[in-house]
Amino acid sequence: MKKRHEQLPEIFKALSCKTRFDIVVGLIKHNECNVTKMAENLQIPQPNISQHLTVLKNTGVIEGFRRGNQICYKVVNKTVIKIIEAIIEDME
Amino acid sequence: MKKRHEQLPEIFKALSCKTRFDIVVGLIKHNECNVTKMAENLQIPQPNISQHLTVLKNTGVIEGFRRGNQICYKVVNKTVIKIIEAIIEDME
DNA sequence: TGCGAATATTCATATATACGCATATTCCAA
DNA sequence: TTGGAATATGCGTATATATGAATATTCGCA
Repeated sequence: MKKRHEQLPEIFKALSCKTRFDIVVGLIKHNECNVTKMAENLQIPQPNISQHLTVLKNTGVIEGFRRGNQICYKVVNKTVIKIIEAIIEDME
Repeated sequence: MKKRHEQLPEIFKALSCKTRFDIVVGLIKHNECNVTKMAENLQIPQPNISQHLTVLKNTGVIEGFRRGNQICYKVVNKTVIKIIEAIIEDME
């Protein structure tokens, strides 16, 4: 199995795109969110959001679960949470 | 001027390449290092290291200063230090 | 001053990926 | 069971970038 620190560049790559970064920060701030709401909040086409969610899911950053009509995503990667929370205080 | 959190994806991109990640972690662990030694330690061609150092320098992650015969680099970006130190404890 | 070590630059190439757009799929509710 | 909302997928394109190789530049020191 892969050592955790070997996965780090992968995590950073996942966060290196502004759109994905915004998605992740939003998810951490609001705990969870569905796709349509993200697309509205970030003013980005839904298919585009969906593709980024796939990337984040494949990297193990987020996980999705169905909530009635929609699918909610949530950040599950401890390292990512640690990183974002370490720097989030610098962001107004 | 650019708000700090707008620079974050840029920083993540700088760290998203394994070679650069290793360079930065090494610099933080050893405080500073010259180019040839980095190339030897990481077993990577010197020109390649040099290019990555340029990227890190342009992103504001590191700074270099001459020390006699050689040029020493050092991580200067507070956010990067914060991030790496937040996760470095997970790395044996 | 000129040699040699240390570092940087240039160039070509292969690869990845962000985005827009069109469309397909899934599934709840009536 | 069917219509529609929510989400996902496929495709084309423009762009970025990691790497290797060759070479250029810089600068300390004999």
